[in-house]
Amino acid sequence: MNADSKQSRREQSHARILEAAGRALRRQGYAGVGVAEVMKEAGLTHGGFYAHFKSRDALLAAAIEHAAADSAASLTRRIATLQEAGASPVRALVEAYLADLHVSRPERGCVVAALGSEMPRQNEELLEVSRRRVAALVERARSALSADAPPERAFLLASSLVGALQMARSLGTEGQALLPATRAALIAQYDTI
Amino acid sequence: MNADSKQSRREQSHARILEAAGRALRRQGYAGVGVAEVMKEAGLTHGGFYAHFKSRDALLAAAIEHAAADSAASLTRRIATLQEAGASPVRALVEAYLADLHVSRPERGCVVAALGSEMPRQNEELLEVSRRRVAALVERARSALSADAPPERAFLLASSLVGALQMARSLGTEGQALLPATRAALIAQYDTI
DNA sequence: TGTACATCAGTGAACGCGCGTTCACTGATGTAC
DNA sequence: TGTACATCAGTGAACGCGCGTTCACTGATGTAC
Repeated sequence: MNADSKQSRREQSHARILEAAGRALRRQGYAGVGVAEVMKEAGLTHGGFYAHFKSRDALLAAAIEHAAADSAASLTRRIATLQEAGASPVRALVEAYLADLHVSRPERGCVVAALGSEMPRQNEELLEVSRRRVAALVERARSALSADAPPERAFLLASSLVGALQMARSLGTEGQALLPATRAALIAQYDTI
Repeated sequence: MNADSKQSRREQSHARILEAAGRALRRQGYAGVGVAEVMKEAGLTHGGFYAHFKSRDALLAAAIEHAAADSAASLTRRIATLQEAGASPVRALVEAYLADLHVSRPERGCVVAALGSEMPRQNEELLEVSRRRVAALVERARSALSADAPPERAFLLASSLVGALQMARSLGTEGQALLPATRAALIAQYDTI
């Protein structure tokens, strides 16, 4: 037993596999998560995979949860920083979510934006996980709006964020150029001064 | 030469292959377009595929264009009908795009919504085709807005439509339930009465 | 009009490759005495 | 403290399967005379 770390060797490997899968998932989509590739990036060989997960599908489900927790945490941090600097909840959410870095680095970003169009095609297990991630994003939008805002307003704000991020990524540099004005317009639409 | 049809047998086969690929693409994504499966659905065997397309990638590019033309045409028809019934351009666009049928039948619907999160990951050839489809959708949004609307407003309206459609599809029946209020809210946001 | 030949579209077997999965084995770590 | 053994995490070869691609061949359609 190694005293300097509370995680066993096995737990550390497990965590590295999940990390690698979470990044691959957001960068390359469901089909981009290959057992051999993920294990290699975790510094292991592919044979040992099944000591950690029952199947590739089980990895995918766990990777979505892991990636979502990762991106939610960094989004929360960024929003807190912006709010401390005086931004309104809506402004903080919009500027954090539609940040330039978020466009160019999907592997660290929102799972819903990275997988949105593929989600409805997955099997029931993955679909259930995906539904919860979409609901969590809508809930985050709701919490940025004023308390009396109707639910469809939160749904629409979340939709705008996801759609704008995807379209900006597809358009490339031309999409990036549209972002500042897009953020301003979104904030104007949803911020009740 | 068959006088009752202006299309040769070869051209008819080609059209059926494109049709099948366009549906598969929107229902199952890029990875869901398999040569054998598409040929089978076109009533042919897989070996003949390469007499029609240089490669699977070439089929994908052509299928995106074909599917986009198909969905654009039906959207245009639906919008015209709604406008003839008295709807404003924005209302017609929103109600046509976020129609219940569009949520439940992706294989006939918008390519950008069906492939949005997968687009940025494709090779340069497919990326170029995708960019044009995104730009066309933004242009359609722009044409529904008043002439002096700034470009980011069209981009945002398109983003909202794409994001809302994807999220409604992921959420299932719960997402469908949100649609009427979502349409109304979007129309209120973008219609300058 | 009829016959012989050329062209064209499609068939189906086969190949190579990548990928998920299995499994016998190895080397390291921890435990018993 | 040292030795013998058990357990644990990971290795790497192998298997089966699906898929994109190739290719020799077939049957139908069109053309030459």
